[in-house]
Amino acid sequence: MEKIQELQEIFLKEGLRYTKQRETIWQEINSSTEHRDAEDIYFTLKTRGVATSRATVYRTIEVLVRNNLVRALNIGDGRYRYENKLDQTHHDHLVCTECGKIIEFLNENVEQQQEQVARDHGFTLVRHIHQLFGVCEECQKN
Amino acid sequence: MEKIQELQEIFLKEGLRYTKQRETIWQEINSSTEHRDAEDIYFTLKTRGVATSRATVYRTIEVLVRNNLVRALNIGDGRYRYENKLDQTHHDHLVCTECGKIIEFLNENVEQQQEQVARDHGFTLVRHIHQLFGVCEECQKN
DNA sequence: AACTTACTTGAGACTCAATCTCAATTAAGT
DNA sequence: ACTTAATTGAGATTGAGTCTCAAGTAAGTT
Repeated sequence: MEKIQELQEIFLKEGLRYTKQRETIWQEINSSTEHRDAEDIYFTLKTRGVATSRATVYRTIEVLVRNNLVRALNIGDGRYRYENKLDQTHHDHLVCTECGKIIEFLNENVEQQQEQVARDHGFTLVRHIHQLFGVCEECQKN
Repeated sequence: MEKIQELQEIFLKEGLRYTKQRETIWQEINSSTEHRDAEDIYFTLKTRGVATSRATVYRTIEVLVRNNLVRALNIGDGRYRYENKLDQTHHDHLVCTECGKIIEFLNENVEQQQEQVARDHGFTLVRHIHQLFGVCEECQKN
C-alpha cells in the first residue's frame, strides 16, 4: 500500500520516528469507515495483542489529525470520534439522536453559503462544523 | 419583568420548586449577551455574594436549556458556553480561532438546505450545530 | 557490531469540566 | 407552626484527555 509511504514521509517531515505503534494506530483507524473514539481504538489494539497505551494513541492521533490523515469529529457528547480520510471527499454529518447512527452528507449549496457568511463578516474561513441531529427512519418507527 | 413569570411557570410545570438560586442563575445568564461558561457564571455569582455551588449552577442550567430559556454552545474546546434566548431569533456562530470572538449569523438558505438533507435521508430534524471557524479582520492584520 | 544519543513508549499520576452523594436546609402545602 | 419532600452545597467521584519520567528503542556514528 503506497499510503504507508505517505505516512512515513509525514513522520519524516515532522522530525518524528517511524514506529510500529504509530503505524498500527494509523492502520486501525483506516481499517473501517466507522467513527470510533480513542478508547475504542486503544482497546481494539490491546485485544489484538498490540502493545500500546492511551498516551501513545492520543499522541499519534494528534499527529495524524494535524497532517490531515484523520479527521476528528466532535458530536457534542464529550468524546471525539475519528474517521479516516481515505476517500478524500469532504462531508458533514447527520446523527441519529436515538441510535447514534452517523450518516455523511455533502451539500454544495451550504458549502458556498458558508464562504459567503465568512466573507460578509471579514473572516477568512479555516474550517467548519456542521452537524444535523434528528431521528432516523428506523428509530421513528419505534 | 414578566419574563420571570414564564420562569416560574416552567419550574411549576416541571414540578420543581422556585428558589432564589434558580432565579439568580437565570438572571445572571440574562444579564449579558456574552457566551459564558458555567465556571464563569458560578464565580460571578460568588463574587456578587450570592450563595451557590457548581452543582446548583449545572443543575439549573440543565433545566433552563431543556426548557429553551438558555442555549448551550459547544465550540469544541471542552466546555459549554451559554447564551440567553431573550432575543428569540435563531442563529449560528462564526468563531475567530485567534481571539475567540463569537459572531452570530443566520442564513435562511442554509436553514432550508438542512431540512432538505434530513428529508433526503429519512430523518426528522431535531436540531443542528453549525459553526464556522476562521480568522477575523483584526486578527488577520496581526 | 557495538556505541551513542535523542526520541518514543507506557504505567500511572494528574487535570479539568461536569456529575454525584448525602446530610443539612428550605419551599410550600396542611 | 408543622410536616414533608425537594433543594442546596461541600466535597467526592467520574471520565476523557494530558503529563511525567524511567525504561526501551530507532537510527546515526565509529
